[in-house]
Amino acid sequence: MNHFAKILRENHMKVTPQRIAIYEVLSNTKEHPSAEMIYQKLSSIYSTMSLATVYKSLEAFKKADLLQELNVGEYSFRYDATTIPHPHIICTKCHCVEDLDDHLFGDLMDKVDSVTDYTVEKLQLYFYGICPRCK
Amino acid sequence: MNHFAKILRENHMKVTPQRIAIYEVLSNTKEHPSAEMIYQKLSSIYSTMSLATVYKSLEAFKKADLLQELNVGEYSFRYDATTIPHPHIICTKCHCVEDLDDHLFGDLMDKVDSVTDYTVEKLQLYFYGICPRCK
DNA sequence: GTCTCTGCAAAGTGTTTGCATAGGC
DNA sequence: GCCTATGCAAACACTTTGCAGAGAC
Repeated sequence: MNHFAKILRENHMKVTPQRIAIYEVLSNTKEHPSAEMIYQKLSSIYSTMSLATVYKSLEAFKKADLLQELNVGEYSFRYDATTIPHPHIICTKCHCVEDLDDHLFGDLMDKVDSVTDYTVEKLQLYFYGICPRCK
Repeated sequence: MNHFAKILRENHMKVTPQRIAIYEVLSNTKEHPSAEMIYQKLSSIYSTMSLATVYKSLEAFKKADLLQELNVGEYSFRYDATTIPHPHIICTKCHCVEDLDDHLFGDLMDKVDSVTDYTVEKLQLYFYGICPRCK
């Protein structure tokens, strides 16, 4: 993707095949993969891909604001190529992570900003339940 | 606390000095400590206290619904003796974690429940910003 | 006396780091 | 050619597990 390469270059970061592959996996899935999941997908195609490179690339992308990191309550982080904050719902049985429509929650950040003495920068909303497939 | 001992016994769990001490630390603080922080506080008083015991006790308390586990985006978990879901705000500079009043967000769970095919069980709301002390 | 809990050490899991080589620009 | 990225291995941080002895009931 051109946009992706452009942002990397603007941040003085090199456009490598590994980074392109990692970003492509992330932006072509809705499953909010962990670093390990991305690595598993790529290592079958890309036999020399290393897990350290996945971590280093994800870290670089985070700094360049190309992804957001999610803490859904597992031991590991998950990643989302959509950088706009939006709520997620997590199945407590199969541990799948899905996006929720944002419009229900519109002004929560402003609300919190006006009620506290914090300068609110971002938010994370996580809902937990049983997904339709696990019922 | 009597309530605490009663719940442990109802779950066929033994009431030990270590568990009492851990629960007391947790219920007398607002700082939402990690296992390590609890251990640090107790090891100065209780020279034989082990970190494994802290972890095992927290796990037991979680099962007995005596605490909730928070994943604020750090590598480690934090714990809260208040088991009713309520929003938290985290300072991105000093990493302190504070409670937010719940009434602003009243019916979010019902909203999500009616919009999705999930059976929604719980939620976690995390806000991030700069706290008044760090400004 | 039974059965769970403690505390130590070792293992496990997810992530980060150091460094020599490869490769983008 | 310069300078960052890769990939390996080793280190690291947090958490879990196994097991023998201690302690709650």
